[in-house]
Amino acid sequence: MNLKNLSDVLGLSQTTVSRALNGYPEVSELTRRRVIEAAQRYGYRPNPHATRLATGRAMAIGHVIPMSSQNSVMNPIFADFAAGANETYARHGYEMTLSIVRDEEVENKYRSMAETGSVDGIIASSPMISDPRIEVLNRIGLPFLVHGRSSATGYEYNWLDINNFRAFRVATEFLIHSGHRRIALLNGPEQLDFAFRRRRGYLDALRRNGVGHDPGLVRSSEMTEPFGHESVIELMRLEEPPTAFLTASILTAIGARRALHDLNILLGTEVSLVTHDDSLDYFGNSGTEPVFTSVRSSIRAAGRRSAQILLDIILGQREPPVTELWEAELVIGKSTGPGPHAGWSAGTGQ
Amino acid sequence: MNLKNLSDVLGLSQTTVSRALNGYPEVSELTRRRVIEAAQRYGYRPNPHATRLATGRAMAIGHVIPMSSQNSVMNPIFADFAAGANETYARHGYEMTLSIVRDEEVENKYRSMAETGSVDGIIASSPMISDPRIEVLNRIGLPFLVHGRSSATGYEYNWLDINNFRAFRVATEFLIHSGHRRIALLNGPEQLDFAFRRRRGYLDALRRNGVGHDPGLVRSSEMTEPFGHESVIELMRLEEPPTAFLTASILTAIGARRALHDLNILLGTEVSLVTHDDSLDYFGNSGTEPVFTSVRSSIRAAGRRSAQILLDIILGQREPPVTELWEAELVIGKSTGPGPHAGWSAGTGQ
DNA sequence: TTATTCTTCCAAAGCGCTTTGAAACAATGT
DNA sequence: ACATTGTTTCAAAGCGCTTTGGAAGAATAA
Repeated sequence: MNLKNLSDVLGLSQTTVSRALNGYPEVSELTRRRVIEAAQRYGYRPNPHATRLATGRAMAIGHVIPMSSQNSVMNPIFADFAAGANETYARHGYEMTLSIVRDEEVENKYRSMAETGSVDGIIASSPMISDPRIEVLNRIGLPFLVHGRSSATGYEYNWLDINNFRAFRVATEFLIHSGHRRIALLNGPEQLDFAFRRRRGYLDALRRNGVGHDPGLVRSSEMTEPFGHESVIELMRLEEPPTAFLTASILTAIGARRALHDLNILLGTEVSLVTHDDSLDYFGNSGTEPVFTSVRSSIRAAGRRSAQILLDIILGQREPPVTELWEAELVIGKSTGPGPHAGWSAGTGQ
Repeated sequence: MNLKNLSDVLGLSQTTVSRALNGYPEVSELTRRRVIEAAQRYGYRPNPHATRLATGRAMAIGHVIPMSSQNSVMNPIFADFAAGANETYARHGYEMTLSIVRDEEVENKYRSMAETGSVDGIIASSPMISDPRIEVLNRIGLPFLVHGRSSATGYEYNWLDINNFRAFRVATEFLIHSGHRRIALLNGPEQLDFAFRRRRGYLDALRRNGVGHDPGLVRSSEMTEPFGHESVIELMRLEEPPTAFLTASILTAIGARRALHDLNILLGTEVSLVTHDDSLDYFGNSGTEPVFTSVRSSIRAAGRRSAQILLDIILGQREPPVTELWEAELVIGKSTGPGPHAGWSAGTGQ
């Protein structure tokens, strides 16, 4: 059943039927009702390809996620982000096309999306400190939003990010105030902007509190479970091992926990750990007293909101650049406790 | 630059240009080369919406993943599966549209995808033992492939699945042969077909080996980390606690490990654990001696292959029904060791 | 030479929708 | 009565591609 059939059945022109269905005012309420009712009865569904061709709107948003050769550790993150975004799209009748593209081909993908008009907007994820993609997107002219920021980029663009600097400063200060001085940072890949900001937050906290910085305590890598494990094993072998760890992902935290277990070191007592937590529900780091003390921000909520902002821009309801900075929440769990210097700045006595 | 422009520039008809570009034989090699060269120089890209309207082909495959109210624990799994599928699609010029839909709306989504022709095929995931979706898909007439199977469905359909029955029988027998008799199963939700099969594999192994079945040792739930934790805590409180665990997911295994740690029980020595492993690389359960003993099968490879099969069917290169059953691989890691009855069936002495 | 078959190309119809510009009609004012 | 305005509907022209049914030209056969 297509428009022509339907209008024939109704004895109306395609124009009128189309307008009635799309809520245009120049159609009497009576005929509109007739049309809608008939459309329902005959199960009429407009052919989206025809609509797209006629309107030039794709009714789709492209998520292109770069897959580095180092492999897709970020998948679970992207997945939850996408799940959130999808909720928004569904509510607005948009579709989501997901492309997982090798780093070198991302730019091409953007180009072809723009030139063929296969999407109305693009969401880019986890930018690097200096990320050429943003310039490309800017030149292309498609509306886009970046999940995260790119520090070294001069352009203005739409982004939604969490305050990674603050989050890691807060986390670090929490550890310092708990009496820790040797704090290790197991960071994500530091060409990625968020990891870079996290390190700066960490360093800032050390400096502000007069805690010396030992570069040997900072490591950076894909945020896998094994990375957490190896790092802790190695760092605990130091002459002066850390008494606390900051990890960039719950996966890394889990690996760290495994290592501490292997070494027979009690987490939350002998050693403390604060992790960033994307609030992935299957890790279940919630409840009244979560397992890991964390700085937490829901990646799924970020997806929902990012999609909404982008749609608003596409529909002309907001003027770019739109930017939104979220604060992560410090949540005290069971993985932290007083450090060797407890009592100095806080008042726990000893 | 569209077809008309391009053909004007070349002094050829749209017909000829279109044919030259699409590899039809009724065009001389000389003109074909001219056309291709010009297309490249002017950066011509066909408008996909127009192509779709004209051909009726959507050049897209729909992945619709049901989101139960119980929340999307499966996300990381789907994500890796999708990543694999995407590799295949990209190679064939197809797009992937991802819809995350509430359970009740899945059927509608299928319907609308078929009626509007927005995709050429559908991939359905993690079916239940008796899953109405399969009948719906069958009636709809779109090519589809199920990742997993639905035991109680009479229809023939295309599927790719791993041999869950065998995998869990093998895993269970491995534990039995290692001297375990009290083996707990922390299964996924048992309305899901794969979970149901796993339980049967487990029961079959017990029966075959004359090991009594204690229903109190079997639990079933979303495969989260906390589920593993709680279950182990509770089960270890039994008068006669299990000496081994089978878990349906590495997440659950991680939770189990945490619980054992809390209880001060040594994993791999005092208690053994075998888990199913989807081979998600960020969990890093690989290497020479993986952390967890597991029955392993790459979910990403499954995604790649599933997409390939579906495309083959769509392109008429294979006749449905196509089915493919993969065997999972038993990989010995550090989470298992001899049980209290070691020496009975194997020959470890004592 | 004329008839016949390939080879190479084309004009035009069609895919199913939206949208422009205009017509038909009713309602209002003078 | 006629002009004017407002309301409701329509025919037809796109959107950019594919594909059908020829036609023109070249090559071969009689």
